[in-house]
Formats: sequence, structure tokens, C-alpha cells
Amino acid sequence: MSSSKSPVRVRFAPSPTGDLHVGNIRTALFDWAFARHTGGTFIFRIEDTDKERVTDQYIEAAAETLRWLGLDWDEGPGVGGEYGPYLQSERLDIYREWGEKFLQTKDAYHCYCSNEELEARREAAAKAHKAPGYDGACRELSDEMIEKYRSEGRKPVLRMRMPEGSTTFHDLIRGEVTFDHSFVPDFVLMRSDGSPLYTLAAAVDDVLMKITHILRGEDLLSSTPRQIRLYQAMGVAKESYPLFAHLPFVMGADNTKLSKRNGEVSIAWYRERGFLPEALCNYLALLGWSPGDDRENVSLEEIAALFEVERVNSSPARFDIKKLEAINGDKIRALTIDQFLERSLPFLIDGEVVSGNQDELVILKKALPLIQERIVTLSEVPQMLSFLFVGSLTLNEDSSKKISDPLSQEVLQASLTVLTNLKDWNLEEIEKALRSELLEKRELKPRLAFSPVRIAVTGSHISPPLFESLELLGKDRTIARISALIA
RNA sequence: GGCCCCGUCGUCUAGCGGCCUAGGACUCUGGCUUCUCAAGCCAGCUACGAGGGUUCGAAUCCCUUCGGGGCUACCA
Repeated sequence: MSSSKSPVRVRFAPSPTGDLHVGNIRTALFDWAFARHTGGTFIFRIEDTDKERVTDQYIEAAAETLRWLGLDWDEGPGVGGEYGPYLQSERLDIYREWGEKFLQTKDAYHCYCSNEELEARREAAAKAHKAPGYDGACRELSDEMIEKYRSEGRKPVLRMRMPEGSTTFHDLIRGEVTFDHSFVPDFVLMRSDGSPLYTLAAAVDDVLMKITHILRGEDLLSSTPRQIRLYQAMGVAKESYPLFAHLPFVMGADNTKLSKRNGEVSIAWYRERGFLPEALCNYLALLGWSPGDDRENVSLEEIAALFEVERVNSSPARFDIKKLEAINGDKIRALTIDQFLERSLPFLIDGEVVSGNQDELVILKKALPLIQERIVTLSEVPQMLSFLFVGSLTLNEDSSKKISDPLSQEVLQASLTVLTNLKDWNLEEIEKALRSELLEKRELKPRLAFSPVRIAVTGSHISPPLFESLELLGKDRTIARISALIA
């Protein structure tokens, strides 16, 4: 079916009216994976025809997010390409020319109806239970009428003429879909100020950029007949129309569109929170698609190798941060220590735990393995390791209380003595000393015995393994911290 | 309201007429392990929205119904 001889060209064309969100990225990922899987070209295009809402800042942020995720594009902002420019705001003349052409061929016409008039008629149609949408009032305007409207100072929009009949297309994910044109009213191509609307710009660009496959959100499903109408008016042969695949939605936990209310949407937020790009990609790939064979842990490369649009689900998926966290933990554990260090460092520096000097790096390389399997996101690294980099600790009320009882005090005193007398400060000696003193000699339960020491030295009852922590902290600081807490 | 899309464990999914007394993962519960927290291991809970067909046989095909979602802009 999709045996087009021409090489595959797919585009990711967001309208960056804010930071790229989870849904955008899932689409981008599938676009990218499809292009890479088929050996095709991945095009990044910016749909910024709505100048009010799209800013340069968001455009650059979108590019940065894609780069961070590893979704590299072959054509688009920053890399160029022979079908550019790739910012629609720089292609306005092209759309205007096509608009002119459609006007001449009578595929489109000027419409002078005002917003108020349109709204009134829409309401009336709704009341009469008739199909809503444009009623075609300006389809066949006489010269006098045009003259009259002009003299009233009306500025026309350019409206596409939808012929009678219906449009049927084969969606790669949903199969055959048909829309009767009686429910697809004549639609606006250009605003009265001459700027293009999405429908015009997207269709024109897809044709001009030789796009072969359009993978996009299912919210655009019902605009497909309009797009096809444009191809037709542009003189594209039917067998050369791009193929469509409408991706299912990514929704929030409450089954409504994902938004701030029911989960965090911005990719930037996940990045700041210490989620790994490979985890995000892996998780998002599992929303609406499955690698098969009960596989779930896949790299970007594997996604590209395995991805097939035909295997994409048609039903919407709920975004579940718990699963994302589980995957993120897996990905963190799969990191080498050098990678783990590299990824954690920004968080440690941001948290003002370290400044990044050589001495610190040496300690980190030893400390990081202790926490690698204990965290879910990189943002937990600073709090887990800060005790290694501060001079003295200030305990919170809760922790102080936990070590003020007689037994804890006794444990601290005994530990202090035995540790002070230690000749060699290494893991083996520390462990041996504490175990024999607290567990054997005093017959304490490990939990009771080590907890006070842990709190005294790391500041928290949750910490990396105790003996390793003491070794890394060093004898002086360990002893200072314990004695400081003996009443 | 109209048009369109969708409907398997709580969630993501496997399943494309017999391999399904429905598999995997996350979550949750219990256990093992254990210096805390994790990780790891084992076990358990829970699903084909409903009703009709077709068929020797249906989660898989058809119809109806119910439920959810999208579109219905000079947004995308």
C-alpha cells in the first residue's frame, strides 16, 4: 500500500506557543523514528503563522528540546536544506502566491462576511439542527455586491470552495476514513490582513517540501479533507498525496487532555527534574506503540530499528508518571559511572553542593556508585550526597530527637570511642569495629545500632550505605560529627 | 446538536478466529534478602464496557447500544 517509490520524507511541524510538551514530543519521536526506520528524511518545520502566540524564544527552546532528546533533524532550522526556509513566517510570499492562484482558478473566493454575521448565522443553523459552518453566502458575489462591501470598508478573507461529494483517505493507523463534504464547509485560507492560516500553510509546505508521510495528532483528523482539497487545487496527482497517520492522544490521569491540572506537560520540567532524555523517549515510545516480544526497555536506536506506523494503536493513552519514573530509574542504573557523573554534575552544581573541582570529582566518582540504584531522578543526587561536601551538619528537629534518647547516646559514645581508636580508616576496619562493638559486644539489633550513627554522620535516617559513607567522609569529620551530638 | 475517532487488568500494552482457564510492564499487597533507603528475587490482586448475531469455535468478524475523546474559529 505505502510502496511509494519516492524516498520517505516526514516532518515534525509544531506551533511553538510555549515549551514543547509531552504530546508534541511523542509525535516528534514517532516522526523521527519513522524517518530513521525507513532511511528517510526528518524535517523540522516551525508553524509560526500565528504571530501573536509564537515567539523566537519558544522556537529556540523547541530546537533545544529536540537536540537534548537526541531527535536530530536533517532539514530545518539550524541545518538548512534545499526546501527552506523552514519557518513559515519566512514563507509568507509563497502562501500569498498560492492564494492568488486559487482565486484565479476559482478554487477560492473572497468572503466579506463579518465575524458578527458569521456567528449569527452559525447560531441560527445550530438551532435549526443543520450542519454548522460557512453557508456559502459569498460564493457567487456580483460585482455590485463586491463594490458595496468594499465601499463599506470591508476587508475580505480568502475562502476555499469545497465541492459537493466526499473525501476518503486511507489512514495508516485507522484505515479508511470518509468525510462527507456537507460537513466540511468552505474554510478560510487567508485572514483579511493577508496572512495564511494553518490549513493553507501546512498543505502548501507539505507539497513543496515533498512530504510523503504525515504523522500528527488525531485532533487534526477532521481537517484532513481540507488538506486534501488543497493538494487537489495545487494540481498534485492523487497518487502523490502524502499518506496520513493520525496518532492517538496522550492524556492526563483524569482522561482529559494532558495539562498542568492533571500532570506536568512541559518537557523542560522533566529535564529540570532530572529525567533522562532516553527515559523520556523510551516511555513516550510505549504510549500508543509497543516494540513487541514483551520488550519495554529500548534505546532510541532500537526504537528507530523497530518502529512501524502500522503497529501504532488507535486508542488514546494516559500519561503515567510512575511508569516514567520506573524507566528513569532503570536508565540511571544502566549508566556508567562516568556518564552518571556527567549527568549529575549540573544538578550538584546547581544545588551548590559542589563547584566542580578535581578533588570533588574524585570523591563523587567513589560516592556515585553508592546511590546509583537508590534514586529515581537525578535531582535526588544533591540531597543524597551533600553530607560529603559540607563542613558540619545541622540536624532538623526530627533527627535530633531520634538520637537524644539514652540508648542512642550510648551507641554514639561507644562508636566514637571505637572509631577514634581505629588505626586504618578503611571500609573493612570501620565495619569490623562497629559491628563488633555494637552488634556483638552490646548485642544490639543492626537497625538500632547503626541508625544513630547514620543520622549523626549523614544528617538523615536515609542515606547511602553507612560504612562506605564513613570511609568517604574521613575520620576527622566523622568523629567531629559524632562528638558534636553527644550531650 | 452534527460529523469523526476510540473502548483488553487501576495504568501502558501483547493479542489480529482455535496456542487465552488472556501474556508482559508499571502501580498496589504479602514475603525473601538486608546497616537505613533502594535495588534484586518470589508470590498475589485485578481486564476483553454491555447486548445481539456470524462460526464447530470470538478479545479477535458484523450490528446495536452505552461510555470516552476530538472537530465544528480570520487557533493549530
